[in-house]
Amino acid sequence: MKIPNPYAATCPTRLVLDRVADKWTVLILGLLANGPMRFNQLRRQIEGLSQKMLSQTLKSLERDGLISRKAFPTVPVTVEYSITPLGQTLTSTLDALRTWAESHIGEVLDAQKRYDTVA
Amino acid sequence: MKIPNPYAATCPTRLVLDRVADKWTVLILGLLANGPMRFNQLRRQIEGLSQKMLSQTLKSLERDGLISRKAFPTVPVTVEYSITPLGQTLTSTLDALRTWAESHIGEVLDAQKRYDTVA
DNA sequence: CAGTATCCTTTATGATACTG
DNA sequence: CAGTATCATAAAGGATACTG
Repeated sequence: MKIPNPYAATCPTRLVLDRVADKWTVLILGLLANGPMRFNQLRRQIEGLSQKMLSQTLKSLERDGLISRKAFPTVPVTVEYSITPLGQTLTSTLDALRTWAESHIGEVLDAQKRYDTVA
Repeated sequence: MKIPNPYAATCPTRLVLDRVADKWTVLILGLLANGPMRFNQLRRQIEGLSQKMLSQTLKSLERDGLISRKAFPTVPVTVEYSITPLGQTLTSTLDALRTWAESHIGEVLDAQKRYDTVA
């Protein structure tokens, strides 16, 4: 049982980290944590998210086993995305990240302002 | 006091999220959490990290107030990077993320294999 | 509705060479 | 040692049009 070292390029942990460290992953997972949603519902919720990026991100999330896709044979077709148990385990961590961002954004912005005015 | 909505494109929280969700940020911050390090020390520790990316990432981390830079007037110059108190507050959250990746990498890899063989 | 396919632009990153 | 500057390339992303 060897512990993966994320500082090695080939480490699979780093691959996961890279996937999670994705612009849309955190936001999509955050929405699905509250309940299933359909494709265009998600699209409307997340500003600036293009159809292409949504489609792409959903596909990798599904591939990683973090969300699941269910299509209903209505006309036109309805597709519902929901979070998996594995995905659930991630959301609490991501929530913490979101929370950090929300509560420290002010300090970061201040630091940036200081940095920019000195330079 | 309004709560920022990260689902809005203009939300500064999303900017922070994007910055944190950076390939190298998590790894660099993780190393500096254990103590100060010099430029090339960091470079050697993180496989696949180019000089350019390191330099660039360190600069934004410093700008965001998450790390601080101190130069010693030796010949040749020595530069030490260390984590700030603000940066400290982030690392526990990022540790959780790293931990998640390490403990769930197996499940993710399995999910990927299943997905790929069906398709 | 929920996508896919294509083209095209922008951004990110790598390689290399150079400097205080 | 700790960078910066420049060039070249690859990858990411957007816009648009089309389909079951």
